Amino acid sequence: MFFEIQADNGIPIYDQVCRQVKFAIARGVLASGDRLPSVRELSKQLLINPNTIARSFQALQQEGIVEPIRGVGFEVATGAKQECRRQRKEIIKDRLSQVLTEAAQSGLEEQEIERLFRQAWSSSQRRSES
Amino acid sequence: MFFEIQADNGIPIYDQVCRQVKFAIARGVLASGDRLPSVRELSKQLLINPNTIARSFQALQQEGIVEPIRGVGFEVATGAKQECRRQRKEIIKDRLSQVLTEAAQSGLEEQEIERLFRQAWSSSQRRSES
Amino acid sequence: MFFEIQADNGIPIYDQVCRQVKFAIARGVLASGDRLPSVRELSKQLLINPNTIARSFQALQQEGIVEPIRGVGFEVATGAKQECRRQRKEIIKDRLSQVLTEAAQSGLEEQEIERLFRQAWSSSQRRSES
Amino acid sequence: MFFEIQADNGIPIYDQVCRQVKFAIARGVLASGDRLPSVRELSKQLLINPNTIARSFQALQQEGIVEPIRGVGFEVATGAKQECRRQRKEIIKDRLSQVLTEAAQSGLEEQEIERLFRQAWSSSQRRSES
DNA sequence: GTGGTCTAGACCACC
DNA sequence: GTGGTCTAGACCACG
Repeated sequence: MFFEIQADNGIPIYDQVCRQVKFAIARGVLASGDRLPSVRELSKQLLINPNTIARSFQALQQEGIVEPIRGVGFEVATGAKQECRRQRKEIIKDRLSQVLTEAAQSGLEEQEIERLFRQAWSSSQRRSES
Repeated sequence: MFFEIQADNGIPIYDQVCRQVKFAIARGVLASGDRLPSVRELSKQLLINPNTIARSFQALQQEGIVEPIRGVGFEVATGAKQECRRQRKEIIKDRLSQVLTEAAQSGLEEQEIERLFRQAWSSSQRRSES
Repeated sequence: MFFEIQADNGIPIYDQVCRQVKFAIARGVLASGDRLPSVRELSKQLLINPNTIARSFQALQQEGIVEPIRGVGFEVATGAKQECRRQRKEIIKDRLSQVLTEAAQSGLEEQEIERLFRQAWSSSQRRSES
Repeated sequence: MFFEIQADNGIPIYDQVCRQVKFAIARGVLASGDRLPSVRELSKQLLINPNTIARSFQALQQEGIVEPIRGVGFEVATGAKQECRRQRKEIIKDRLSQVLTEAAQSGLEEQEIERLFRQAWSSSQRRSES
């Protein structure tokens, strides 16, 4: 399982971790009952402070996406997949809406935005395939 | 001149104000030599603390986009339009790249992302026309 | 406004702070729109780390009891009083139920428990009056 | 012998086990010289990790309530009953005092607290009879 | 001044 | 080993 955190893109790290977990569940990489990587392990892997990871997991817990097991770790709650798929769509839609609103305000022509979209899409594809 | 600030989209307000000014210049709404609205006026209009607006203007000044006129206010610097058009493209491209990277990581299918793009685009068009 | 935190009674400090705020709202000491003491101020007053207070306030925020105002502080949300009165009853009921369940299991006679109850009640009254 | 553990009421599980043993001795269900259930058996019955049970028994041993019999298990020490009866009263009194202090702080009226007490008491009676 | 985020490191309860 | 809580102290955005 690979999470990727972008150092400073304006989105808090703990929030990015939450999203990455949700995405992993939505994609089926993590299924209900699966164990999440431990707080300490993930913090080592991502070079992030354990407290920050713990905060992410607690947020996920409050959303009912994961459940803590005493002395064991966190596991994916039942029914999490459906919720995560829903949220995934919501998240991406909101983000797209945000940036496109900005693009529209900027006065760039539709054609130009379309071109930038294609460009950005293919480059992000290349990046995620590597 | 109408700026629109998105309450809490992760981008600092002073930064959003900077962008909106640059966009206005890029679109030709503000031309070289034009006066910017006063800090006080803009803060009223956008319901933002005057300090935040002032900070935005200082940032723009440091970039050479606007120039302070003693006792009068700020006006658009000569040659600002070209610079703003360049930055506009850069800003939108970066933002698109960021969100599409996230979309690719999320595992959403290209088709679905395309659909969300169309949806978000038309809704943001509607919003900016109103 | 006076909050009282008991060093180690098994209930986490951040949870005690949440309860005290809810109780204050339930009692009408804090009304909708009132400002909460600032994180730093309260942390000084209670000799508790600011992060711990912040955690409490964020939890209250998620429950919709308080709302953060940028650069200003937290204020009591509208409709918080009703919710807090409800929760207050719930909290005390649960706590009583917990201890009485334990008392019942202990095999103490009802008479004796009643006696201990009276005793504890009057002493806690004395304490809270002082 | 039936112990009941409350999942997460803030009291550590090992502590709850200690109390339940003490209560059983106080009530005479376990008399001096009686064998305690084995760690393994009790852990199965209560669905608790054996280590946690073992820790409880060690604590009881240190208090002189039980004594280890090599190759056999633990048995109730002589004179344990008196000590347990004393502690039982102390424990319940402290717990009542704690919750009533909180109740007093909450601003609930005496009448209401009395009502909640009756309610909680009868429900806990019902539970322990079943 | 305010809250928001993050790091570092500690101790506890539990498996 | 696991998560849960807490402290200490830092920097940022905002008013």
